[in-house]
Amino acid sequence: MTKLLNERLKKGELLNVDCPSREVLKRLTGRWSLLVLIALRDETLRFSALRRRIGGVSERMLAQTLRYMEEDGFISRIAYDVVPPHVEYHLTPLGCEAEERIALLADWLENNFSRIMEKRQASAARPVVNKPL
Amino acid sequence: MTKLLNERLKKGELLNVDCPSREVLKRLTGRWSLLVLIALRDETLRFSALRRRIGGVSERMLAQTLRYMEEDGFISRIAYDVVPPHVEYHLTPLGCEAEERIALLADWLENNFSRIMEKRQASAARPVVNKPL
DNA sequence: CTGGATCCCAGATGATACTG
DNA sequence: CAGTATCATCTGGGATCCAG
Repeated sequence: MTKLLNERLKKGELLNVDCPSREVLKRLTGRWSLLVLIALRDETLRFSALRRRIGGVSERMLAQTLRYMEEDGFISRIAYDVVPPHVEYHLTPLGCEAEERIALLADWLENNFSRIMEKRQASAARPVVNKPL
Repeated sequence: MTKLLNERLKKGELLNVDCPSREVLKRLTGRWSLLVLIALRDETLRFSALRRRIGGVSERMLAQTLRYMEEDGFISRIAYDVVPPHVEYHLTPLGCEAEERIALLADWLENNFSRIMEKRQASAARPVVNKPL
């Protein structure tokens, strides 16, 4: 009963303008955050390795993304005090849980990519829906 | 065997710079696309109803998002030829499948929101990690 | 009512150079 | 190596006006 009620309430929260979850969602589904989660799936990586792994990300963006994700508790950062610097990143339990959900979406997307592209090309074929009397 | 191999291959695709799925993912996880999917979960809505449902979205963004999502085959648009105009939107089977994955992520997020916020505030408390000799 | 067209700004992102 | 700082750019997104 209470659970059902909660689900009803929760369902609408994200649709609410001032739902605080929106901001977190934004960080979670940001262009690079998604890829960081996937890249770190059961793996610990250093900054540069992570950067090589995630094609196209700049140093700046990766650093910023990692900072945000650490702030939110999705990843853990370990800096060894040596020279040259050695820093490792890995998913926290929270990050793992998030990654599972992200992975479901990502896997589905890659498996159904062709369906989407077919649809899109079909749409492109008939750019305007002119209704000639 | 082949399946395992495929999973290996697929796992890396999104991490590849020129993976075409990235663009679709971008549309799928865009600020408003997510909310449109959730709002249309087992429901058919008109433009203005949808707009009221999704707090904070502008006409422009909603229209644009809906166009993209129809292009990709996630939603279906039915325009009745009457005046004033009457247009309805609902999820396609493809859209439903996507929505399921999105919903999993969204529900998890709302359920674990407090965990994240605690972490974030803890991080804010110690802005810089100065290591005093 | 359902958008399209335009203008404009803030924030996201990239490129490059620099530092401990 | 692992970033930060700076500057330039590009894009998302809001506001507004207009039309079928």
